Amino acid sequence: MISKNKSLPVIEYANHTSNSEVCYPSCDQCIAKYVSMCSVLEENELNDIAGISKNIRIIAKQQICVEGETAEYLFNIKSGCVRISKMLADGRRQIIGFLFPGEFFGLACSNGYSYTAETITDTELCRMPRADIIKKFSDIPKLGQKVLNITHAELQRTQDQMLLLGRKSAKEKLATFLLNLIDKSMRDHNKKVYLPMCRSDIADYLGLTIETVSRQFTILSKENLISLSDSQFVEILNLDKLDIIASGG
Amino acid sequence: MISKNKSLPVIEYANHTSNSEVCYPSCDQCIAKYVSMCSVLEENELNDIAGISKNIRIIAKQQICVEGETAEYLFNIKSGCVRISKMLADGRRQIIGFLFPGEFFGLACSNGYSYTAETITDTELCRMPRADIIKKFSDIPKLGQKVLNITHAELQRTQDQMLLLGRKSAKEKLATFLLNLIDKSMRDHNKKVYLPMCRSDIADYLGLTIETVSRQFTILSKENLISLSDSQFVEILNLDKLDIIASGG
DNA sequence: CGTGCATTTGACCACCTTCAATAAAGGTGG
DNA sequence: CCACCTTTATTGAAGGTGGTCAAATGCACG
Repeated sequence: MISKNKSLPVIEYANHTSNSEVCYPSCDQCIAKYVSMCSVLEENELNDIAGISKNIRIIAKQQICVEGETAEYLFNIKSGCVRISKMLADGRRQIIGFLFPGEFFGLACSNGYSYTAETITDTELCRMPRADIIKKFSDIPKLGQKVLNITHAELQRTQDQMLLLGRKSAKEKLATFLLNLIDKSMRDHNKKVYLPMCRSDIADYLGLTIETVSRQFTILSKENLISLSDSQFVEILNLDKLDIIASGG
Repeated sequence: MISKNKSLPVIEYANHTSNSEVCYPSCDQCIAKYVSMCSVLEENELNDIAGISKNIRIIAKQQICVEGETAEYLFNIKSGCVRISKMLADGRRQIIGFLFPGEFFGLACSNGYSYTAETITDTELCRMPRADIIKKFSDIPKLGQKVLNITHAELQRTQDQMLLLGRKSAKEKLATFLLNLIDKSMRDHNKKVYLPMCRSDIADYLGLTIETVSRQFTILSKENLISLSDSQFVEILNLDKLDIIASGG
């Protein structure tokens, strides 16, 4: 699975709690400069933040931060895929979201992280001290406003997910999930989607079991709405019909 | 049901689209001054916003704004209870949240409202022009920051609700719901909670049917965890056990 | 080629839904 | 104030969607 992710060059990875971190060298080629909170910053402001940030590389399936832990850092994703989740005492898990390059996480409003974040693929992060960034919201008002916009957009996506979890059938859930992924990766221009996450991640995201997810994949395939060349690669064959299913038509 | 809501004096109500609106007379006794976005404002800033706001009274079970409609206004709740919801094409509904005095809604990030808002009880609102308030985020940075804090807290509550909708059983859902209401109304100091919303509202909030909600109320009663003197009044008899159930223990 | 993990498929079951009937509460008019 | 009607809530019985348990298949890697 990891070897299929071509977006990362061959580099040495390090757990971000180890001391092999390097100071953020340059934001020039960082995607966050264009789409994330950093996009509102002037050159000098960007350098300022880069000076207090660190570049982190983490291999797949590692924890980045844990629900309840003191929230010291804010993370911008430069490459890879991250899942954030919450758990019940007995181990039942709900995945809150999958995050891709340009997105950030860790902006807790209490002292502790409200969710656990883990890498799905090998991931490159920009790690910023949370308290310092929050201070910057005052110094650079447009940064705070940008974060408000991002947070509010995130809130609306989460509310859409509430509708999905509370009221959609298994089939509708999976169709919605696939269409949302298409939206995110439409830059690839074709209708083939790579799923970096495994079936149990999809299940815990949609409030289902892996068996039900698998069965629904099979059903959508048999109806010629999608094609599964590999369990990680989905080709959308009939976007319109999938859309109708996803919206409960 | 309406007559039981003693928080409102006997006044004439008007739909907010009619012309019987009155300019916001004074913020002196408004709860929003203490707990909402308005709490960060100086006297003159508050007056400034009051000058462009209107005081609205709406009777129970009326629409305030509709999903998709152009988002012209932002609303602060002064008294009463409001539900916000989203619908699928075939009528399936998910209630996103119940809002109480001091809370606000309507801060859409696109042009249209992302949800429908309706009064549950008779409600008094402070209606502010959305575009003007958003402009004020720049003029008064601490206002923008306060709204960011509120929005982020709201995001975390919504994520908790995702865990509930995706992974909790009917019994756990209802226990969680009751405990959350207790938290909100603990100012009443006893463990008797008034439920302004009907069973179908609770069902659509928890991703259940009214029958299942009703059955779970009965079960919790028979286990002596709660007492239902009236379908709208719940007394918590065993908070600890309810807590264990709610958290999936 | 064997081991280990992820995914798929099958059989059975349970929780919640659906459908239906009854009970209780609220509102209106006499 | 009570009869009547409507709305809401409760309870019961039957059914279905998705869950649980189990086995088989597929794939990567040594």
